[in-house]
Amino acid sequence: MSEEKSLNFIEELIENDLKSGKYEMLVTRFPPEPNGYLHIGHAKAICLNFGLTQKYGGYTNLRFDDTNPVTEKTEYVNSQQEDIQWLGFQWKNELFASDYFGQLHAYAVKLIEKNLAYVDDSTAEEIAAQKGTPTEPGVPNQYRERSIAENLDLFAKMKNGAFPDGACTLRAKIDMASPNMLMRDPIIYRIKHAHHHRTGDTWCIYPMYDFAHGQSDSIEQITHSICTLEYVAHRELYDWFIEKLEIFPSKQYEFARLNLTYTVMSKRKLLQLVNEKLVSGWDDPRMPTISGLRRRGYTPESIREFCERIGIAKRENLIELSLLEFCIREDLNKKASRVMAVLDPIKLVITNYEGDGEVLIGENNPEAEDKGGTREIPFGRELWIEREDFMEEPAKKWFRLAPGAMVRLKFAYIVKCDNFIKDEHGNVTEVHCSYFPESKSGSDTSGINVKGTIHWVSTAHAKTAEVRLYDRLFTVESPDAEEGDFKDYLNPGSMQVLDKVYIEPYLATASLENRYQFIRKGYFCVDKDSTADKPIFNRVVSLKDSWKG
RNA sequence: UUUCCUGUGGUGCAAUGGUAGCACGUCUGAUUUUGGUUCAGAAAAUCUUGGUUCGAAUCCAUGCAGGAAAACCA
Repeated sequence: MSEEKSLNFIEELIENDLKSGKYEMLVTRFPPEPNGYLHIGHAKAICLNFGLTQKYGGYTNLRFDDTNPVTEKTEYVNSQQEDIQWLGFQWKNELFASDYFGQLHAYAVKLIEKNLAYVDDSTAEEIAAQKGTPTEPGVPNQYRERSIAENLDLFAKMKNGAFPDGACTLRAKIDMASPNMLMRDPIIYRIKHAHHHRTGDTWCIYPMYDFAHGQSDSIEQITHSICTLEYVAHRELYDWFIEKLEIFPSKQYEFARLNLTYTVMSKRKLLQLVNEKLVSGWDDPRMPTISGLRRRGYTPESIREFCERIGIAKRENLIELSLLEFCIREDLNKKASRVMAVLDPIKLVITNYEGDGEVLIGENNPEAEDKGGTREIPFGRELWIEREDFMEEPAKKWFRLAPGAMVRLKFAYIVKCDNFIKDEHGNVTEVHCSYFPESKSGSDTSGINVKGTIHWVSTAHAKTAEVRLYDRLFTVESPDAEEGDFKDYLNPGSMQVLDKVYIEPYLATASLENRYQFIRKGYFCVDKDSTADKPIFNRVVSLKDSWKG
């Protein structure tokens, strides 16, 4: 409790604001645009906004920033809600910027009446040309001096559908020479004869982000409007509208967005991967989307822990994927049952084994407090073992099977390799061993010590499954920073499908949401593509492997 | 060559004028019926140059580096 964890800069601001009595309660919001699926970068913002109000008291609204009807869909609204709740957060009010279209329109009229906005008939190209550049001031045009009455009339006509798309815009009258280009008379309303996912055809003019976001915050009395660094330059405008409109002074604060190695984070690029079928969909287990991570087998706890560990600051950052992997391993190590599956099988025959119907007992998770219970594992004379657990000519420090070498079969007996068989291609197909009856797991009186333990599945009892192994989506740490098209750097080996994997019978009961550790192979979960006769497992993440062969 | 933001181990985050710390990663070693887990340890950083100060990662100045800013996108 008293463990003083250092505060990030936003927490410091908040503590000061609360202490000084500036606000009595914290109100934040998470404001996605419903034009794509949420990703791990959004998770950072979600954890921040909801986490802050959980910590300091107050609440967080979910507000969809739906001011551009042409890109927004209800499908995205639904997926975004599901993802936020799956992460473990609940919003106080569910709101839409489109709820405020009437109010926003009134604000625009108010600005016109204060001679702080005007209707501009220029084309997009003309406006861009007049805007200047970062190093040269912009120049005003003739429309800037229209009368208030004329502007009111024109704006009403815009609203009433008298003009086609692009005919004119409403602009704030600020300063065409401002060093901040966003202050050079920004467009605040544009004409779009488009169907809106919520307001339908009620409107044909829609407010721009800058004329909707801050005012929406203000209407909701958001105290701390937290966004990413690309909005720093917008803050001046944000404050200007609130001041001129004389409304509740919400304040904007910016933090650095998350970048993760070996992936891309922009919605545009993720959409491209989906549209061009380079991945199976928004929830492809290789995607950094929340739905992708969920399908991959990540837990909400592990993602929240990750967001906690990466911290909040204002510098550009590139987080190593290994940290995300650490977080899910840490979580699953405590939760996942240890089971056996053989991914790349060869046969092991115990030549001196005469047993019949022997059943062994496996402890499900020695790392869990209650050990996770136990289960029965059928044993037999013939087993499937991993191809890579046998070496014809063992490397130095090799702990596993090799001619003459001994190894423990997990939960079972110690065996010694006596012989092996190869096919015509020189591939090992069978390993022949003898076992030591007195070496049975749990009641070993053999006195034999072995360094290696390997997993196995009885050939007579094995079920088959498909296993999908995933690797990083891109071959380079920062696809965005590379020359050329980011898609040139897709990892062709990012998914490997193993269609005949042998699993122990216990796993036949696995259901969606279940996560397992396949002993020595990694953590796996059941994929939604599974059918009654063919379970499909996704590899969430491999185990750490310190073997350097 | 304008304005704004940012510079701390490989990576991320701390230290708020007083011993540069934590985590991931890397490397040792111990333990281990998972080459997992756990445990012990190691290497590794304040962008430059000045200044203020008894004392600077922190304050000031300069330079340098990176990022952002010119969608009727958000």
